[in-house]
Amino acid sequence: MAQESKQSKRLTMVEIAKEAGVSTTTVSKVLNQLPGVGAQTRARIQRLIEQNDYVQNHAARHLRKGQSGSIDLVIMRLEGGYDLGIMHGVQDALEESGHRLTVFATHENEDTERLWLRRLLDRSTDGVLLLLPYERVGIPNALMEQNIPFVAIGDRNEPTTTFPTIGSTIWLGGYTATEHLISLGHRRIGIITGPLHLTTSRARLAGYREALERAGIGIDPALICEGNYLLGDGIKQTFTLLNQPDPPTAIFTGNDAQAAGVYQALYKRNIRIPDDMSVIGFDDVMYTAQMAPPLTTIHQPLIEMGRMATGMLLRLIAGLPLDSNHVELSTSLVVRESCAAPRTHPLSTT
Amino acid sequence: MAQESKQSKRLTMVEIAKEAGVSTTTVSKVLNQLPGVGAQTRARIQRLIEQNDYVQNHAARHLRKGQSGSIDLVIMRLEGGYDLGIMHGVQDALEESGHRLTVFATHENEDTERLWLRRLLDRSTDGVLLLLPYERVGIPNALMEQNIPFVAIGDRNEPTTTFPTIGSTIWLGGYTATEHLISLGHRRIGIITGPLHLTTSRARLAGYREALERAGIGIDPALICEGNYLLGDGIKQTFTLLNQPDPPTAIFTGNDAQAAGVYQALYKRNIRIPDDMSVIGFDDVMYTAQMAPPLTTIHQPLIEMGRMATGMLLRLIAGLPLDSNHVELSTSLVVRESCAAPRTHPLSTT
DNA sequence: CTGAAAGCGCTTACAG
DNA sequence: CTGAAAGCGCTTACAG
Repeated sequence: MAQESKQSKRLTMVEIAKEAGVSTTTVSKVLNQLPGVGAQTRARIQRLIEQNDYVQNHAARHLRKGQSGSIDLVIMRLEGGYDLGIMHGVQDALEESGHRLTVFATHENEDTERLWLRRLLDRSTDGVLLLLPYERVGIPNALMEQNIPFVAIGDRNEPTTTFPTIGSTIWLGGYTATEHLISLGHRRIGIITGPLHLTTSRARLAGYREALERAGIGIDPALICEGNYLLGDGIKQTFTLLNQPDPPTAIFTGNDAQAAGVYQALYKRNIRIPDDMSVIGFDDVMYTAQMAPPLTTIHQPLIEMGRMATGMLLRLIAGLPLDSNHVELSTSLVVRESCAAPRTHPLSTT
Repeated sequence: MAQESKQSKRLTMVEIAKEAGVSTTTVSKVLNQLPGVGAQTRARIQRLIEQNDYVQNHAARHLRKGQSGSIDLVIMRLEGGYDLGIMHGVQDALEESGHRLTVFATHENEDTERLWLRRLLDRSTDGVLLLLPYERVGIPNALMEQNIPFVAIGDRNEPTTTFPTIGSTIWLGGYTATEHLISLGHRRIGIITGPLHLTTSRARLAGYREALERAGIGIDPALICEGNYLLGDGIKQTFTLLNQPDPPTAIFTGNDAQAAGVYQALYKRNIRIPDDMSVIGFDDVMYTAQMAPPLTTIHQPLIEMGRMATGMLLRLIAGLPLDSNHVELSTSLVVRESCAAPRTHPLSTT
């Protein structure tokens, strides 16, 4: 009973105003830290606000100001890899700005995407962060048409400057990974790429080629296998590589999932990492440090990318210009325990 | 130029009404599928709506109806394990209801939590899903006081019936895991638990004990190690177990992260899984299938839990009663490749 | 079947 | 420094 009455009742601004003996105009001013209120009045109102735990009604503000204070993050699905790092960064950046984050997963379903697109028109979002690798149902075009600020995260297949994008130095990553292996003494380096119709997959391969060429190592087409960024491809192509007359002493994979596949294939054959085979991945997704042994990989600055993308979006929402329509953050090598000098004894395949 | 004019202009409801030569009342009725509109009128308005891609302004509806159409998911941090599965389920359930999902990460920071709590008062969320293992800054109490519908996901330390919660059959999971190992022929089974001051950690241990007792196997305190649900604990306690005069032939861990630690420790000592040591985890987090070899583990129905929690919350928001204030979904065994019959030869520790 | 009007809770010129 | 009043874009009794 006494309990019941303790339940704080939501007050409105008019009630606060009445209580304080002023107009809502004045209350509004102190809430929004606007000038034009006497110090005493301000203090009195301030106290009342705190006492009652008063917070402005969001819908009313939103309606009046035309800003919802929240942004959308659109992804294909939650996978715990790339997406997770980005979300981290976005959350970080948003914490300061006070915006809310609405997460929407399309599941690669065109109907779902269209639904989301339609809902976007209700003005409940101030801007959107696109984490979709492909151009799906013309989302960027639709957003531009509707004048909704957005920035696309992750490297796109088609390099574009029509809208703001943020990526990382993929080519350099491919180069760095290969270079690392070469510096360890490897000469026969296998690569399991992503789908080669994607620009970003080709960029890794190009970096690989460049490193080999610079080191004066010939490129053996037999060492280049194509995958689809899936664990299963890592397994399958490892066996392809292993079954060759002169197998590689190291394998570089287009992403970490494929590296996990390599691990599984090697484990089956009882080939030790890094003693008998070096493995290097790409992305530096959360679980890479959990692998046995921990994976050496190319780090994509996912958190920073998410943070920067958010920063860009916030500028766009505020009507400010961008320094550049496309920015690339630097990839880097993360040395853990999956690479070593090549074995000196021949591979004894079980 | 012609391009420019193609940019569709946002219309308001009054404009649609004017265009159709009717009142906003009528337009509103067709938009909300309410009766009381002539078939012809309805059709005409319908067409206009579609032609103009008209969508009701969210803020205005929200203000008027007192419902924001979005719910909050509060988590400590995005980790790609437990949280991810839950989010999947929540997204699923929300897709049907049309609610939006706002994700908020507290980072275990009390200030951030209080900030969120305060923001909750602006009525921009219809309800909240709590994915916090501990009672932090009295969040449940605050929510109850504010009359904000919520349901807590995941097993709590203190069993509670004061507010809606959803969990899974932890004890049964501990029992099932141990039973599986026993059925494979293991007699000396090590366990690396979570912090034993947590009810849920003790539940796993109790299940382990029950299975052993039922099988008539004595309980050896030396085989029970306490961890903190971290990978590092898995590594450390594996060595503890391994260094004993009579080491176990199988290890059961309180969660999958600790299992990953076990993998790393065993890999260092060159002990093969499952040939020389069986390992079984708990949770069935996304990456367990990626481990080498894929981890046999106890599955927590994370997706279903997220889905059901959302369903419960939606009922609460709608003012409907719950069938039960606490529900537990069933854990189950997922057999992959990390368990086998115990080795017959002695362990040759490298 | 249809519409005029009030009102949700704020913010913002504008006037004093 | 302070306030009266309009208005953001809808929905909902209520009347016709």
